[in-house]
Amino acid sequence: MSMKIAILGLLQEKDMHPYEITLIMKERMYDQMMKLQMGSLYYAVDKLAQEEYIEAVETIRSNDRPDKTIYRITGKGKALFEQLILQQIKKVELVFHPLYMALALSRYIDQDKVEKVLEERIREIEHQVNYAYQVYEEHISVVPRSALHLMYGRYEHSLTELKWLKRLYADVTARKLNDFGTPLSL
Amino acid sequence: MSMKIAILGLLQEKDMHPYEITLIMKERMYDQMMKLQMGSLYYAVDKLAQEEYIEAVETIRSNDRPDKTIYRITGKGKALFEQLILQQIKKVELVFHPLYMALALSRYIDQDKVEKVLEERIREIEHQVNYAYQVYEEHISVVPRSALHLMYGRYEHSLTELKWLKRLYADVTARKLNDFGTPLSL
DNA sequence: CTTATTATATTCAAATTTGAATAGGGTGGC
DNA sequence: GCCACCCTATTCAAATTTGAATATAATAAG
Repeated sequence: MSMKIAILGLLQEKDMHPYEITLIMKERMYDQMMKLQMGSLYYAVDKLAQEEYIEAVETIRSNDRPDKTIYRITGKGKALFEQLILQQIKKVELVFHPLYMALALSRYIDQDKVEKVLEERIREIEHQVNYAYQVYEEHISVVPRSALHLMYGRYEHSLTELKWLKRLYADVTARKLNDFGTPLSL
Repeated sequence: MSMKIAILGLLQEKDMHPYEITLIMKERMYDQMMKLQMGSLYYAVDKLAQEEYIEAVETIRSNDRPDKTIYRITGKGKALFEQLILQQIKKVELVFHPLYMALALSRYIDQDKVEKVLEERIREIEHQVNYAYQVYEEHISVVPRSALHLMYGRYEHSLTELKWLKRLYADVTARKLNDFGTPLSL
């Protein structure tokens, strides 16, 4: 879904070939917010082309590079784009990473080991938090506000996660994960 | 991955058939933290059985119900479980929902429409935030702390999202998503 | 009393994602 | 000057996920 939205969005700026789309997505750090896999991108492009949301404009042949097929968005494609965006905003999805599941079930295994990897993980997230904030600051005068929101959101979410992990870590070291009846210390 | 972790975790409590696993997952609200699809569950069970991380204990036949195959975790399976948990804690994945991508690209479409669906969405998330807090409070004396952390984490994450959406909404109403050069008002 | 929904348990085809293979040219380091 | 890795651009098989179909009984709703 995000893949289709990204493709249709970028093709509204200019006609492109799939590989070029990936380059721009990386440039704008879309790859930080969604899974960008070449296979899926080409699949989505084919799908969109089949149903005429986009169409091939020309194919550039070259003897030392693979052919490039340049696509353009159609009127039908623009309509789909709007529909997908609105639909995506409406739809309430529960997004929770696998990490949360893993930690919920970690009480079945050796707590010393959990403690150790959790420490490493916390250190990593601390870096992520700092990095995300830095990215935000550095882009203030460089990108439109829509992109700024994205960057600041990234920062806030990692901060939330960090706080959560630290609280959990305190309970792991105290071997309290299996305790009952007391509220968390917040 | 989460699917496998959940299966191996639950089979450590007792031998079960796949359908029973889904019931327990719902009871414990694991289905709020991961995607629980029957097809994927059965696929994962088959996969684990093929590689001998779990094994069939018995098959209960009945003439008015489909056969049930009850599985048990093996020693190899317990080792895998520990490994998967630790691996999952270590692995840093960027998890960002499609909503963020959609909103980042929403500047290409009619802002009146975006404004409208965004309002609805904000109202929904407000409910989610309240609900999540309530779930946390009501479970304080009912579940182990590992589960409490999960519930409080859910609350904090939705709160973070709500704040983010409200900030974005302010920019949408002010038609500022395409502006450059000024930091967000935080 | 009849119709609709929910619970039981699993299977399957179709859609999608993943991860690697391809293959030649450029670039940086030692 | 050579080796290793990165860039360009796409394709493909294999793994996985999705969503619906199956079939019957029990419960609920009207």
